[in-house]
Amino acid sequence: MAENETQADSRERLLDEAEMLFAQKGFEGVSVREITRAAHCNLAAVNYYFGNKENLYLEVFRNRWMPRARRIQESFRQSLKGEGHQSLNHIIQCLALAFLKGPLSEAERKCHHQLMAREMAQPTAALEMLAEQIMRPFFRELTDMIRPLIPEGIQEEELMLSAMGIFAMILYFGFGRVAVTRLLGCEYDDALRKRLSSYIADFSIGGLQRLNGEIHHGG
Amino acid sequence: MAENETQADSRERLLDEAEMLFAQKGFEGVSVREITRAAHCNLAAVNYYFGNKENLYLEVFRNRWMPRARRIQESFRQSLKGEGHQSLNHIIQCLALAFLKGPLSEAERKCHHQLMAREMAQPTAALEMLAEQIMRPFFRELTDMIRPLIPEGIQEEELMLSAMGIFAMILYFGFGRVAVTRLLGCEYDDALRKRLSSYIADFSIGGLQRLNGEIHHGG
DNA sequence: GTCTATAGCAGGATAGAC
DNA sequence: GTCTATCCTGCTATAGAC
Repeated sequence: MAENETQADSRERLLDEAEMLFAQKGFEGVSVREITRAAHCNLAAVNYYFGNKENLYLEVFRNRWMPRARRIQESFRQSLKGEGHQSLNHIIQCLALAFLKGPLSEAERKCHHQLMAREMAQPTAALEMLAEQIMRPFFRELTDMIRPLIPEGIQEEELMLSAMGIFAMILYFGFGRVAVTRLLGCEYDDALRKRLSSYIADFSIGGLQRLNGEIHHGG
Repeated sequence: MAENETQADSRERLLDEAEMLFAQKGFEGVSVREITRAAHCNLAAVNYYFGNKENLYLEVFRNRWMPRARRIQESFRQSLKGEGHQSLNHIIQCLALAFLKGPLSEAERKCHHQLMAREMAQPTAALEMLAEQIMRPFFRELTDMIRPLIPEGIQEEELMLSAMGIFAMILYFGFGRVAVTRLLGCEYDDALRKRLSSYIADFSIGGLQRLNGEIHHGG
């Protein structure tokens, strides 16, 4: 495989650099020139490997974003197993921590969240793909996990909204960090992340309780 | 003033069209040519009135976005006065409704939220201005309003986070509507907005309760 | 698979007539 | 205040040598 090293590397480097640049500046804000320069390969490489710029963008989501999303989900599942019982509190804190801290480096997480934020603000074909292959299955998994922990009377829509509301806070505190730190007036470090996670968990549990009387939760 | 009509109109039309286009496609995604074409004025008009494209973007926030944000806030305050007592439930529902429905047309609100979403994803000098002149004062007003309705023991940071968490849901359900409708599988109409508002209020109140024991709330 | 060269076009900005 | 004409730069995409 050594003789193919440079081939594979160019394609991978393009994906790496493209993802970071798309995250920082958006699709329109980055030029193919800038990407190829950052990836230390020729201008023509994008067209050679991906056909055009748009397709490179999609491949970034397919080959980088989605696998990383799966890693985050997997880290969430693993951290759940840590404790024997699965209380609502435990689930939501694990969820928040997986997304705010998780298995990613600081730079990787920032990149990941920014791409998502951009797609939320201006959906492209990429969001369609994410909704289908990542978001919807994970929401299903999450609501299935929560359902036995709350009273039977709760509406499915309320449950779905709750999951989304929890996510709203996680995403907001995750990628709206500029606004968060500016308003709180403090650094966005691990200590803050921990406080945010436990805050989100507490807040969410209260919300879930309120929706339909008392619930049974451990922790 | 009749003889100045066309002068004033061009500038105003530019701001109107620029805002819509920036909201739809982002700063980089729109050309000055496109804006001037939409505003039915000459290509050179942007440079004449605003110096350059970037400054037009800032003026959109100063002359369109910020006044509208103040109108939303004002409509929130007005709707609060409707009832004699100000319960937490009432406050939060009014807040959510002001942002999800409020005094704006459907198109105006969508435009407003999208610009905000873009600034959150990729902050520019505009966000600095909004944080200082709109967000921070309003958050202060809001926390001052909520503080007397909850126990004294609560931390100021928790209170701030609560206000932000409530906003997170409102903004998420407001401008993440594509994701919302896709996941819920229903239309984003007035009925859904009403359900979302009352859901957000219930959820938030539960969250606030949970943070520090029981609270006194009406409604 | 990599690179140079370039076609072909669209972008922001401005000068200067009216 | 409005408009035309134009400069110059940068873009995507491709053809074709190596």
